[in-house]
Amino acid sequence: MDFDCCKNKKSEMEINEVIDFLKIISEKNRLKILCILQKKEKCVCEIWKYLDLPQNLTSYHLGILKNFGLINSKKEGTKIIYFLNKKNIKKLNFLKKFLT
Amino acid sequence: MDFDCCKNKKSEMEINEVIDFLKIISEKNRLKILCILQKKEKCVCEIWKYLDLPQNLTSYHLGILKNFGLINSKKEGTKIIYFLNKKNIKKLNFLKKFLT
DNA sequence: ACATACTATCAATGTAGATTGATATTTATA
DNA sequence: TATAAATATCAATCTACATTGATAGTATGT
Repeated sequence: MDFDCCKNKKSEMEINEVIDFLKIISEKNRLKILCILQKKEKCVCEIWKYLDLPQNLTSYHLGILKNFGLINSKKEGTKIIYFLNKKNIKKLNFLKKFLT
Repeated sequence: MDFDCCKNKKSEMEINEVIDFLKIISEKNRLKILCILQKKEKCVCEIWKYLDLPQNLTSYHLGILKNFGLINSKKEGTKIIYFLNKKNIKKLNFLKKFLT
C-alpha cells in the first residue's frame, strides 16, 4: 500500500495510548464524574449522591480515573476529596491528530 | 448542590451523544480504519488485508462506522469503496465542551 | 454456464469490564 | 468505648459487544 498508517511501532503505540484514554472516558458515569469535577472538587459522597450511584461503584470509577491520572485526591478528615488533574486532561488534544 | 451538570434533560442528551460517539471510536480496529481512510478512500479488501483482519470482522466494523455516519460507501464493480464523512467527523469538536 | 473475487449477514462463542453485595478500615462524634 | 459516617476492596454476577465460522448474494471474467 502507498502509505504507512497504524503500522510502524510508533504509530501503534500512539494508537494504543489514544485507545486507553478513549476507553476510560467513554463510560457514562466516568464522563459525568469528569464533568462534575470541572466545576469544583468534591468528595466521594457528594459525587455518588449527586449522580445517584452506589457508593462502591462510584469509588470504582474514581479509582480508574485516578489510576489513569485524570484526577487526584486528598484526604480531609473522613472524606476523600477528588479533583481534576488538569494537566492530563489536556491529553484530549492528542485526539485531534487522528480525527481532523 | 450548587450547580446543574449531567442532570437536566438537555445535558443528559448531550452526554449520551458524546458517549455514543466515544464508544464507536474507542475500538482499536475502528480507530485504525478511520485513520486509514483519512489518507484515501479504500475498498473493504484493501482495508482488511492492510490491517490483517478477517474479512467479515472488517465488514462488521465498517457497518458500525457507516451506521453512525462517520463513513460512507459507494459501489464500484464488485467492490465497495468506503470513505470518510468529513462533516460528521467534526463531531469531535463536541468533546471540547466536556474536557477542557 | 461456471468459477472466482468481493462483500454482507447470521448464529454461536468468548471476553472485558460494569455492576452488585458484603465487608473491612479509618476517622469523627456522643 | 460504642456508634455512625465515609471510603475502599473483594468475589460473584451480569451484560454489551468483539470475534469467529459458515454461508449467501452479487458482479466479473473465461
